Formats: sequence, C-alpha cells, structure tokens
Amino acid sequence: MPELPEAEAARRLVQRVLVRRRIVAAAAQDDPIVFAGTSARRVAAWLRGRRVVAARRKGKHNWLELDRRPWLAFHFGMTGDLHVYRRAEDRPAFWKLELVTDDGRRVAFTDVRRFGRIRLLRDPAAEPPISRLGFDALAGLPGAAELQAVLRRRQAPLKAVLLDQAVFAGVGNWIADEVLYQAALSPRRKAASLTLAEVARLRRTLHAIVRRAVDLRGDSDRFPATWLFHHRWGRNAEARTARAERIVHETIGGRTTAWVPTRQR
DNA sequence: CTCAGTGTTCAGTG
DNA sequence: TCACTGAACACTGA
Repeated sequence: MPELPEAEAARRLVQRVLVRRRIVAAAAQDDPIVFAGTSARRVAAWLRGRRVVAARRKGKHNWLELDRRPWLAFHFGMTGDLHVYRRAEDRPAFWKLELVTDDGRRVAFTDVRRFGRIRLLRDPAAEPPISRLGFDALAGLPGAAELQAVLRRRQAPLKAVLLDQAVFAGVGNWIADEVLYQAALSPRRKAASLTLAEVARLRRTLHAIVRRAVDLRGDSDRFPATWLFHHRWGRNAEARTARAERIVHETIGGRTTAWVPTRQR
C-alpha cells in the first residue's frame, strides 16, 4: 500500500519499534532484484549488532540511520509492507528481511511483487534515488510562486507532472487523481498553463489531502466520504462520485486516471 | 486466458 | 541535453 501516507506510517512504526534499539539478529531471503546493488547476505551480516539511531523519510522512500555507515534504505514499490511481531513462527509470507531487536521484537519487510528495494547507502539523502526527489508532498512544498516557476517549464499533462517524483515526491496514482478532483483541475491540462491562482489551489489541496491521509495513518476506510478515492476503483462506466457526478477512466500520463469532466477544467 | 494494478526505470523519439 | 512517451519489470487476482 505504498504512497506517501503509507511510507510515513512505516516511518512512525520504525520510530516506535526500532529507534534506540540494537539489532541482535537479522535474516534475509536471497533476492537479487529487491536487494539492489547489494545482497541479502551482505545486508543481514551488516545489520547484526547495529544500533538504530533515527527513522527518516522523503517521498515514498524510508531509511534508517545506524550507528555506523552504510545505512539501510528501503522503498515499498507496489506491494511492499512492514510487519511487527514477537514470535519467530509469525514471520509473514513473502518476507525479504527480518530484524530482531534487543527487546525481542521482530520487524519484517515483505514484498509479493518484488518492485520494492532494500539498499545499503553511505548517505541515503545525498545519493540516488533519494537525491533525485523533488519537494516532499507532506513537509516540503514550496510557495505557489516557486511551484508555478517549476510547472511553467513542463508541457506534459498535469497528471504526469503530479506523478513525477522529481517534482512532487510522495504523490502516487490515487493521490494525483484525488488532488485534481478536489482542486477541479483537468488531468489533461498542460502543467505550464496553470495560473498562479490555480497553482495555489493545487498546492493547498495536495497538502490537505496528504496531511489528512497521514493523520489517518493511511487507513483509507476512514478517508472522508466526499473523496473520489471511494469511487474510483475498477474501470466501470457506472462509477459516480458521492455527489452523483459521472467518473470516467482514461489512460493519462501512462496511468489509469479517474476523473470527472463535468467538474474538472 | 487476458488484463489491470496505490511504482520506477530505461530506451526511443523529437 | 532535455522533456516526453510507452514499454518493461514481477506477480496476483478479477
């Protein structure tokens, strides 16, 4: 479940369970795709004995500061997740990495589809992929004027630019659609065409949606009933918003986009 | 059997 | 070089 709200929920979980703890054991499942640029063996060996100093996040990326470098960085891809438990026999299916703390907790990274990544990096914030990220959608959005200056250079559809992690770090497919719906902007608009007032509306709406979703710990069942989120799934022609507006599904910016042409201009 | 999917990267094109 | 588009990646479930 990985957009910014889930990544932030994971950061808080790690903050609570791992920070200030020592890792007394680590196991990793061999997987050359998920363990990018390293290996399961090397990661497990490195983590054993380390103390966790801090839990950081930017966009959809998380990393752990350790008492020695390199540090541990991870990304959830499409299906990555974290699990916390106490008993070894509760180790979840599709686990890639499991840490055991000095107070007996176990934390596992799982990933069914293997688009997630686990890396060892000397300085995660200063190295790709994290160094390539743009404004964090929760904590780093600039003012409307600066944002407009960035968007002015982009001829792509607004939907595609919202998904560009080098501009809006942490925005994924449903957040992009939700923002465009609530800000009443068409996903097809060229990003460069937005007026300052429209950029201000986009910015304010994005921030409000991300903050609300983070406050709800990414628990989508509790998202406000007025959100497009509850009605956008499945490309069915009958789909309507809570206000009974017709929802259409089209591929824009290379992704399925749910939007309401009668409302979004 | 086919297709879509809460993500990212890379090759090809202009 | 840059911006943009579409395919590819791996796997599950409808």
